[in-house]
Amino acid sequence: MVSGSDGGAGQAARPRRADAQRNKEALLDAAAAIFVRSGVEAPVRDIAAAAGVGTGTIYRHFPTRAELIIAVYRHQVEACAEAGPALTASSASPYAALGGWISLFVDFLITKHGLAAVLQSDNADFATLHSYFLDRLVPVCARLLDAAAAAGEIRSDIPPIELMRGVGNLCIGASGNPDYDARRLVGLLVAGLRLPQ
Amino acid sequence: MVSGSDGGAGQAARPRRADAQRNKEALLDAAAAIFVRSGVEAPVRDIAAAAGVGTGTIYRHFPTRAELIIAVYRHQVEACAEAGPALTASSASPYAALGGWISLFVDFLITKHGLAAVLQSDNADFATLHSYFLDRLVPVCARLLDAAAAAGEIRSDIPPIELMRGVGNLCIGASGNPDYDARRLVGLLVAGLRLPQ
DNA sequence: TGCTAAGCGGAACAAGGTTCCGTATCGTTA
DNA sequence: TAACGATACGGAACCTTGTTCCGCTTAGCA
Repeated sequence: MVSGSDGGAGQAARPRRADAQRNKEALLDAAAAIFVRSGVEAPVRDIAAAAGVGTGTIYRHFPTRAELIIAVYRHQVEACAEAGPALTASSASPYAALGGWISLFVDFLITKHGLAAVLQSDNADFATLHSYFLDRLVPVCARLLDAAAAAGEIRSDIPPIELMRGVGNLCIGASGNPDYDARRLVGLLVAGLRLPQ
Repeated sequence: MVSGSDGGAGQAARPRRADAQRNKEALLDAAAAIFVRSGVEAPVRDIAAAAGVGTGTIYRHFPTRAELIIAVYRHQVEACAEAGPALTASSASPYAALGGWISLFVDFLITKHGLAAVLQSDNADFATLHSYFLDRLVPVCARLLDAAAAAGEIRSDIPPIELMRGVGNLCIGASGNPDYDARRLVGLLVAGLRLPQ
């Protein structure tokens, strides 16, 4: 659930004052709404204005833009991570589980306008965002990859982190672009993993 | 030297004054050097300083940062475009020609720190850069793709532009990153194109 | 040797992220 | 319930980066 907004592993402590807690939630709500409308690159000032707070308030709750983005998508990243083992259990084969999970990840990325781009940016400001995604999801991917490799369905020489970054990269610029179907390209990539029977 | 420096298709006219021409060349040389050292995202001011000119001078010769980048890489993009037909003639099969050409393109991109990222950015400022690359290279790619599809070696449902963008995306963040081998991933993608014999 | 269009430099502007600090407010305590 | 100190707030100010503007300089021609 993560409902209480935090309490998770490396998350900042809940504010002591009720108004601060309210502002934090207003900020998360406003940011989520604006990210949908304008993408994750929306200016901090716009988010602050939508939440009815000053820019300083954003920075007290979220030390950088990247942390705000992480907080907004934390639930969904968690859900994606948790779907890994579930898919292993419910799929016909390890390869099918891998494909299903990657498809989930792709759906997540391409519905978040601009997220994929910011994720791969080598801009130091987004290092936190980058590592959060990777730390949480790479191990899940690694398990799926290992299982499929162990079953002899795919090559075993692709590092999980490389596959994740590749998939992430393929999702860049996919939102609402009629002549770029990221799903299809990721499909190609995953097909390329297969070993000949 | 950047020799003739222009005279190409849609290029701006050569300046009337000798000093202007010298500045333009100094700018191209300085930009090339800085792009190697700091990547294509280097600030305009740094490039101007390195060339020993004011920022205004950059903008007279290159209306935007993107046009400067285009000018710096024009030769290499041309060379890449021209390699397409050559590979078709010299390769064992259409599929081999396609693979060889894409490999050339990937080498070009990953040796240009940050170019791939800026290429795919949906930032309107780089639309010119984006379209220059696409206009010049997509037709070349299309021919290679068509030939391989006609020979029955690969699927025929992937639009050339999509493949190009996919390959470009996979090259993002590849420069000097030890745990991301873009060449390998592009190899996977191209392998995914194959039809079973 | 002048004249003038072409070209130059860099200050100024816009936009975006982040920091700072005086002020307002919460929540506790007397 | 009134006062007080810690907590939080707002938004002006700062920094960086792309781009524009404009008064001054100079190449090239007559």
